[in-house]
Amino acid sequence: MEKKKQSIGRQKIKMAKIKNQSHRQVTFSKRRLGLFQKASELATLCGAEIAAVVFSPGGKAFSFGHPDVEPIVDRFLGRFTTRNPSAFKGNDYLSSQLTLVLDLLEAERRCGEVLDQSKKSSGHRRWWEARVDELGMDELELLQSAMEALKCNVANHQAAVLAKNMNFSSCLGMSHGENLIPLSSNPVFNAGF
Amino acid sequence: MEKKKQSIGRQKIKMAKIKNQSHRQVTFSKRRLGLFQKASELATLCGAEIAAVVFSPGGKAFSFGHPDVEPIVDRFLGRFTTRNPSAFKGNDYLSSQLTLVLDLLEAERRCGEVLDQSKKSSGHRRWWEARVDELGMDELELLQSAMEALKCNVANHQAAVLAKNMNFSSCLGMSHGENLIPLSSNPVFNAGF
DNA sequence: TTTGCTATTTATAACTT
DNA sequence: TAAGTTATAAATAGCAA
Repeated sequence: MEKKKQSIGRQKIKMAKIKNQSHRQVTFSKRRLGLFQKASELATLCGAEIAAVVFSPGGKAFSFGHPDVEPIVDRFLGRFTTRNPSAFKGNDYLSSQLTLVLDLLEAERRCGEVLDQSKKSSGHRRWWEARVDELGMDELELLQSAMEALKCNVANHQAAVLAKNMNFSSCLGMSHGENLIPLSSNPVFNAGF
Repeated sequence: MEKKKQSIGRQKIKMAKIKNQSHRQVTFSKRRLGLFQKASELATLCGAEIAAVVFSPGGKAFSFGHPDVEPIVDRFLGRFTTRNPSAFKGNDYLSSQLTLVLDLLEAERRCGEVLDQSKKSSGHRRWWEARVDELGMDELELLQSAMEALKCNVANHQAAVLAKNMNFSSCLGMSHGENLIPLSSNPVFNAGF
């Protein structure tokens, strides 16, 4: 004796943008939660640090972070990191230049890990690829922020260099987050190049 | 007639850190890929913008971004945005900093592309990946030369920048202003220069 | 809109190569 | 040690309230 199905169950769907808006909204909510749950499990099971940021098509922001979004993305982007800021003593030119290059190389290293396929195929142009004369004041201020962060980074690296007499071990490894210090609490931020 | 099972199949596991290291490593790899796949599907199905950053317990970084990690997390963190665009017009210092950052980012981008090609297959360590304390005078001078070249580049760009009036529309795709965070909450800006 | 319910698809734990 | 297999666990599409 056959029981009538109460549901047709999950169906396979095409991997393309869902056209029906309400359907898309429901799927967005459910899958967003699912994504964050997966992220949480990965963090728990493997002891990983994970940050995830999602913007809905309408521009609403959602995030997951274990333990927190900001330090993870800062670390990934190479911003606001330092190893021994209080040891800063001077501004030896070569050291600062060296550390600046090290920053570039560090940034390079993290770029190599990016997986996204979509940028390969699209003609998308990143903001920093714009010509300077196309930038507006918003972007200039943006760049200024980046510059300040970079300056901080350089100063911090410089501190490490000087403190260890050109014998520091972890500028490129950056294997653990225990030395990361927020920019706002960094006493050497105002040091010049 | 019963067929002998070839596998016991997937088993339920306790949601806690996996103790066996090799098992944990396998799980990390598989679930990391699964997470990025979920993120990719969410982006495709719903037109969402998603950034995910994962650090393994060993400190290795992985990321997924659609379309790119950096603009998404910057937008989320409220960095690089402002409602007061008039403050720095014609500022020579700002212009020079701007061009320096552009150069840094350009160099970073170029390096990232190079890294992509070769890092998978070889365990070869490039000279700039060496620890600083392993570098000899030759390498240090090389770094110095690279810096000098960079400086020269910056100076050239600067001339072009100063000759222009900054006038443009947003290059950042910041079309959803409701998520922007006021500049005053940005530690970078509060640090001054 | 969010929540709950199946039936089905998808992810993946344990194993194998 | 990474990649493939299989059976079971988990996620979720389509409905319904």
